[in-house]
Amino acid sequence: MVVTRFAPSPTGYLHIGGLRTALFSYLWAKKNGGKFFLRIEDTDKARNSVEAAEAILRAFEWLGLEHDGEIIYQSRRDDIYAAYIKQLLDEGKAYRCYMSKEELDALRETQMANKERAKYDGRYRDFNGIPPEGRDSVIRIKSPLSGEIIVRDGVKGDVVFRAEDILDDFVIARSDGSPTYNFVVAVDDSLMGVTEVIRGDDHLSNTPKQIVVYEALGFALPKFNHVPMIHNSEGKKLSKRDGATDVMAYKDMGYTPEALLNFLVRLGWSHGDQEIFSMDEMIELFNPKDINRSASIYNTEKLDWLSSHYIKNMSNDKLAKLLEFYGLALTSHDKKEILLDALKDRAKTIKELANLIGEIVVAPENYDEATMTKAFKGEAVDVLKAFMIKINSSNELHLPSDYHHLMEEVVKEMEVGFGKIGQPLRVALLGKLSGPALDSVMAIIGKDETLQRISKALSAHSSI
RNA sequence: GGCCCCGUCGUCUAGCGGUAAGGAUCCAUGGUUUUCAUCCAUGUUACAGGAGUUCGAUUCUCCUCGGGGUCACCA
Repeated sequence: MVVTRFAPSPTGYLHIGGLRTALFSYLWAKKNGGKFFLRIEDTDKARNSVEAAEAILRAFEWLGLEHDGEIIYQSRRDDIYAAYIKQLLDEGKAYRCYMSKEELDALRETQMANKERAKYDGRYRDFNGIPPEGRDSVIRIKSPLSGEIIVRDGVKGDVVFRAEDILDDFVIARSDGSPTYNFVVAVDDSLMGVTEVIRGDDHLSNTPKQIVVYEALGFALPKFNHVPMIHNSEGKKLSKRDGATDVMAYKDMGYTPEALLNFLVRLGWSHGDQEIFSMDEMIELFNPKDINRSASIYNTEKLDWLSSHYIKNMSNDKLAKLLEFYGLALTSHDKKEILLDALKDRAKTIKELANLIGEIVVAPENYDEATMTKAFKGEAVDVLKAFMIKINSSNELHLPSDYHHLMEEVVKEMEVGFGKIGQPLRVALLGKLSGPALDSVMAIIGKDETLQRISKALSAHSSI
């Protein structure tokens, strides 16, 4: 069975990069009928917060990415880690190191001065004397001093590291006894039965250390897939300072989960020329072997396009539901269909859609003089007056087509082009020179409101 | 700096020794539309550079250059 996981540290909100690796992990598990687990890496008591953990969970909920099983919190697993550390100690695969912070710093300084790589010199590796008085100790793991560590990566291929270049006996337990990252990751991934690790390639150089832990503990290695970073426009790793990287900010901006997920799945992954993927298709088609090797630059142009695509093709019922987030109660509104049909092609986001609705429903406060002058040329006033008479004498006005017929009649009778009524009418109804189809607008606001707006515009025009 | 990864249109990408280097987005132009948007059509723009290997390289190898990541008692 394929088991994947997403393992964020709760130091802040869920951001775009994290979400993408989570999505990849989720898709791969689902595709294989496997499990997708969530693990909260909260071993750093100083930097973690429960609020951050909750925010991450809320984001998953919004996006509809469901994890399997119970969420694992590393902070509650101290006993487990302690047992494995003891095991390594007992087996002689790890040891206590009594080096002080100052000694370590001094060592590093001399190494740097000699242009050597800063690394622990192993001075306590085979120590079995009497520990220095009153000195705290950390626990270090015995790493191979020579040879190669090969990371067999599904994305990058085999990556070879020389032990002497990158390894030393790194700390697996701090002086307060708490275990460190590279240790707990290996232990947890193994205990959780994770078969495929999908994570950012900023972890690639950590992987040899984790492999050391796996091997010391006799655990089988999972398959690694290191996904390239998402860069900002400066070409640097996307960070929380880059603005708008909080996943939930996209909800506030009016993007839908399907648009965001579709956008992210195509960042660093592709399936031929296909751009639009439903969740089912993503699950069907995703495979880590198709992940790109190179980093991509984060740019939301395509997100906007996807977002408008999804809005255009969404049912009015669903749109009405999403609009509730912006305080609009349309679900059982009698003009819902006309309204949304008229506007769904025009909005990039749900928020924009909400604004567009507002622009129709709320009558223009006042009329801009320049706009009015531009629209009210020639016989505009007469045409509008004739149109008002038409409306007044019509009783069954409900659909856009009802109003459309009226407009046609007027231009025919007055012997003018359609533009002669369109421009002034649009300004009268909406207060501006562009906007949705007028017949729809009138059907939405109704006969009385239509007449009111036209006469208001007419009197505003006469006082210019 | 050591180690590692990466390098196709501005951006997201297809390509897996022989292609007029394809798609999408963006931008521009034209058409449709009473307007704007949508939609449709058309167009501009790319293999970082240099050596090899080969009959033939965007594709394979090496070097250079460029970019990124990582080097903790953070995760």
